[in-house]
Amino acid sequence: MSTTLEIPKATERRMILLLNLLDSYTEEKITSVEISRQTGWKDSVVRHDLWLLKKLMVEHVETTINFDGVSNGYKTSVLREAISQALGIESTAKNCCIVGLNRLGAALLDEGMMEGTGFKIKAGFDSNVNRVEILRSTFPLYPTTEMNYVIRHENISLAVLTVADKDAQSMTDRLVKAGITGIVNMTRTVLKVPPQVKVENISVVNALKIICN
Amino acid sequence: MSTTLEIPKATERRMILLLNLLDSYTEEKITSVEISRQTGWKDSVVRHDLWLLKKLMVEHVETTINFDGVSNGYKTSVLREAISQALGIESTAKNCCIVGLNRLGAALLDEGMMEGTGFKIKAGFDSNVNRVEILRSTFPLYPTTEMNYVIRHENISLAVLTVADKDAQSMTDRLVKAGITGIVNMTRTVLKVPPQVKVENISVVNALKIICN
DNA sequence: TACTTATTGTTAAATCTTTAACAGTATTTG
DNA sequence: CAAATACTGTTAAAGATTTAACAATAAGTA
Repeated sequence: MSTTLEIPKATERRMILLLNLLDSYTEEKITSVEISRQTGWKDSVVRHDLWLLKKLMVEHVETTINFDGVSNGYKTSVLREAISQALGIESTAKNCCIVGLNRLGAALLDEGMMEGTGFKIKAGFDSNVNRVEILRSTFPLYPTTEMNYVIRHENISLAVLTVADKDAQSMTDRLVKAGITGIVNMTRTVLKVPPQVKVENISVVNALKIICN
Repeated sequence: MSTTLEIPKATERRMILLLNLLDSYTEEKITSVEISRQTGWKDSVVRHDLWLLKKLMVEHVETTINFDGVSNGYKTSVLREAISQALGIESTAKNCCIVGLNRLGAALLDEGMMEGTGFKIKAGFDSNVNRVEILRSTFPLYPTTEMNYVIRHENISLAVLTVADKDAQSMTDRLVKAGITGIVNMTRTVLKVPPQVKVENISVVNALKIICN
């Protein structure tokens, strides 16, 4: 019933970061002021976010997730559980691929980077067949000619794009055609995608431009 | 006189992306509708952003930067110039460093990645002295023990943080002490910094979490 | 127990951002 | 040259996000 409550984008982003913070937080309880101290967010923002989250829980989820009540701070375990559920993270592992195996892309190949994150890298692609054959990786690498086939057969829904800027849009078009639903764009290029495909831009140079003044 | 016009954050981010778009745009003129097509932003947003930019130019900059006037579209060269000026990019090269030379950090070492971006990488740091000695790079690498000294002497103001999550906060503290003013954070950790230091988070895993639903 | 303190839950106001609408002006077309 | 078209510049409304304020309640303290 009632207007289906949506978690606002801004809140969602903070919750993802908060989850990371909680992962390395050993106390049993944490207050909004402490979260504020550790993140720089206003404490009122924290409480407001968590209030939204709580409303969502009550509305949607069977499991009664009780926060700890007034004047007690929030129970970290409950918070963790609630955020994961609300954001649909870590329930079922989502399959990803890396497109572009230059040095940056190749850096994502190992490192156990995805360890315990709810994501699984199932494939790497590069148009340079040589690279595909030489590089070592814990998951299979393919030439881009096989992208469409592999993405569909491995049930891959997300891609990390690390190709050269000049190839960014054409590779994106192929990813979209293959049915990808989200792209993490590490290039500086603005990607043109249909509205159902989500893009998150994380280029180092763009980030530097944002913080440089 | 007049309220010093600030470019809003949201507009600033779009302008940075627009600058990238323009860099690979060969036509002499471009319309707000065309920009909209290529980026997915509403055309009214584009015009509003550019209107803000124009106001800023009039207020602050001596150089009279004339956009092209009603019904003509915007002149790409003028737009490029105006955005760069407004955002303070590419005027004087800003010095950066990379902290953490694991595979991800090392990937940033070469590639001419910073070519023509207005940023210059002057140093790389790692607490593992071995790595510092073995890795090849076009700029010098140092053990983290020398961070404070090098950052001050090389006049480095920005850092790209690619250390392991467990070391993220301690390295940040050292960067802040050394006088860094901005950090591009590639770890999943939420960094605690004083208000004058800017942080931009670009972790791959966090980005995946944002787009995965 | 009564008082003080800590802390959340909630609301409403303030601020920031996006969007639609359209007047006005070049440019093109008939 | 008049009419139609293609655009920007500008404003105001709508929508989203942040912030402040404070009532209510639990816990600690004298």
